[in-house]
Amino acid sequence: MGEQTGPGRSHVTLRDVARRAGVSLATASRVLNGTAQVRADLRERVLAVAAELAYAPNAHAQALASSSSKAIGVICHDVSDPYFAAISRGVMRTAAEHDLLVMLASTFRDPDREIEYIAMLRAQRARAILLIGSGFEDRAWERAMAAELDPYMRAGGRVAVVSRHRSLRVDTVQPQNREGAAALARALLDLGHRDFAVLTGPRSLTTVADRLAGFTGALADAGLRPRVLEGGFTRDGGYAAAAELLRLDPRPTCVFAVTDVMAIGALTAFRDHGVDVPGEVSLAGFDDIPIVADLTPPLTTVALPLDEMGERAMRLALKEPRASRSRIERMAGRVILRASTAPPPGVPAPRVPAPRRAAAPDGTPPPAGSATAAR
Amino acid sequence: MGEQTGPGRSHVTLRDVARRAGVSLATASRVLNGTAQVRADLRERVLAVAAELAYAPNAHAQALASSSSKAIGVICHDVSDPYFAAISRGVMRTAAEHDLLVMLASTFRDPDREIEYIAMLRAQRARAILLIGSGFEDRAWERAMAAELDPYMRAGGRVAVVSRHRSLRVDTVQPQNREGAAALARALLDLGHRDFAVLTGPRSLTTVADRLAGFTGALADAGLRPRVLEGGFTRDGGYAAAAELLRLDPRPTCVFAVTDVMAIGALTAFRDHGVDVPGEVSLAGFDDIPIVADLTPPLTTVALPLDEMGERAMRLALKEPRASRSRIERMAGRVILRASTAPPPGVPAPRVPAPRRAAAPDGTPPPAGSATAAR
DNA sequence: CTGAAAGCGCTTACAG
DNA sequence: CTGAAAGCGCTTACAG
Repeated sequence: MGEQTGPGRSHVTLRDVARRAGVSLATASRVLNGTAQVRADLRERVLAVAAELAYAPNAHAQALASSSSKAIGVICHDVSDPYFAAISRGVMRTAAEHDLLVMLASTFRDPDREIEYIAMLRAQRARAILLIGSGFEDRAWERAMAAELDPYMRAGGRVAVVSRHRSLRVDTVQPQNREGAAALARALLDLGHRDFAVLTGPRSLTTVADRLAGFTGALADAGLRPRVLEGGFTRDGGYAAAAELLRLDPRPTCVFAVTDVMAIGALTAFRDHGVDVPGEVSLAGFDDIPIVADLTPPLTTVALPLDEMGERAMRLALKEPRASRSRIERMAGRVILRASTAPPPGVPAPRVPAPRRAAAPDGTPPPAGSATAAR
Repeated sequence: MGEQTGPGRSHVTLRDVARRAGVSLATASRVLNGTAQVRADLRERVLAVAAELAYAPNAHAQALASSSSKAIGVICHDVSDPYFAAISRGVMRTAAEHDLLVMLASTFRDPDREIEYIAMLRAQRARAILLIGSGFEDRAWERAMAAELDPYMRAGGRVAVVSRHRSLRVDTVQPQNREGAAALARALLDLGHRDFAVLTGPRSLTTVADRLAGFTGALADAGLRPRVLEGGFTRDGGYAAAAELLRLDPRPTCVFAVTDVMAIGALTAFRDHGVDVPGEVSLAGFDDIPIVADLTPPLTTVALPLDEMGERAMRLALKEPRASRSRIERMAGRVILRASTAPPPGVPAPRVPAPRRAAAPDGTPPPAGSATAAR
């Protein structure tokens, strides 16, 4: 502004405001930031001029001068994945409460891009970086991650992760995947199933590995072993794996897809192939993303408090770091039996089972009267 | 760094790198940015030192010195809304192609928060701001928006909107809501329906108003008038409106929910009340968010190229602005008939209708052999 | 090709 | 309470 510059490009600066208000830069700054007491008349004048000129402070200059930033970074695999979308809701809300701006990036599961984004966020001096979603079991990648994250943290940057590889020594919100999957397996055993299949994603994803291990572990306790079909970690992956499963002989009576998103694909595959759920095959997922209650049949799943997980991760990242070691918040899953699971063909509905251990993996009792089983 | 500072907080600066490499600041800068030719040995040295020190440039300093930024801002109502999620996918992909960082904010439909975010993005000197989702018909709000947006654009900031109020004179990606809804109405009339209801959100949202107008307009051409039920612009709003609708006597044979998200709620309401879709009532939505093909029954809807809309908005914002006036890209909707709609009870399935105008509103022919009707 | 220096737009001790 | 000045960490003409 100042000298009425040419076409666009020009910004009103603090200096413009100060000059026009007849005060020093320092005073103008103090008024606009409420940093210190300023005589009322000067205050008014500065405020009026700032409004008149539609002054917008330059956040870069502020960040540089004060070495602080209002931005936090969030890295996920895909914004449009409903699992992430639900978590991000909690993140966004909490960020807003703290007057923070969120920089959000989708990696589309490209490890290089992930590292690139971290570098960008580091350059932006983001106050915190949140990594959401399962990491890889990959040495080279771990090293590269550490090479970005370590200097960032050393310089005061905060990092928190949701459902991530444990190799990262950072504050973590960790769903109890093993326990949740095991509880689900037991609930399905209680329904009378004995022949299981699991639809998994790549086992190099820790989430996949943990859920698979929990499920098969609980089955092993009953002397059973599921057939395992691996597919892409997406809706289409679930569809494809389910279609393949239909060629098995004999068909399993119960299918566990390691995520709801995969289960959605599986459900549609079954429908497209005329397979009745749960009449011919029972189907269960994991996560309880909002949409699954609207499917027909509604999906049995292990509910995770997704919104809250996002909120907690954000809060962890905003809290003072613990000097010595990283914090970890474990989030229990809760088995929710819906209409997509039923006793296997030919088996009568179970009598109301004697309550054995009516508690979630973390010991929390299930809400009374809800359609949930938690053991 | 430099003098081995205390615990954290310290960043490696360009000066550290230059010093250690025995070159000037300018040379170090040139090497790291590839701005100019630098003697090979110096180049190597700078690069090696930068890597060794894990140097990360300060993006704020860069932005300040070069007055440019790699960040763009995106404002939506709710990241976790699948409609927005689908659009944002295109945005994120395109941003990544251009090596841009996306700052994403959810307003949760709070006008004040929207304006606040724009101010923040303006302060960040975001290269562009994208507004995604229907705006309000509200004078005061329009003025406040303009007060932020105008100075931003005058200073060279770019703005593009998706499906927004026309009062904003900015580049726009605009779905043809009217035409799409009208085409849908005609397709449903062709099925034999004569008694319609519309489930709408608040009519102050332009998207709602346009779709409602298009639908009722086409019905009026057939001498019909739908009953209109207003609810929240959400899944739960759709559920509630549908539940209310069930009390109507006689019940309509066909229901149009102005968005898929509302239609999802309606579908579940019908299921919960034991109403067969499409046996007793046909149901259609608008948008074709990915999940609706996985519902049972799959939802008839008007498909919008959501991903592409996000991409186009991003591209518009990145292109040189047109001197005189704003650009507008109209996106045609395509009617997709799925199993959630059928002839009304008692009416036989229509003979294969003579093709009348087998074209989408924009004149594009529907893909051959697809299960779509487009007129 | 390389370097010294000015400048980007703020904040914040430091004096008054 | 107010102002002059240094400094945040870069980029980029301008000389050499």
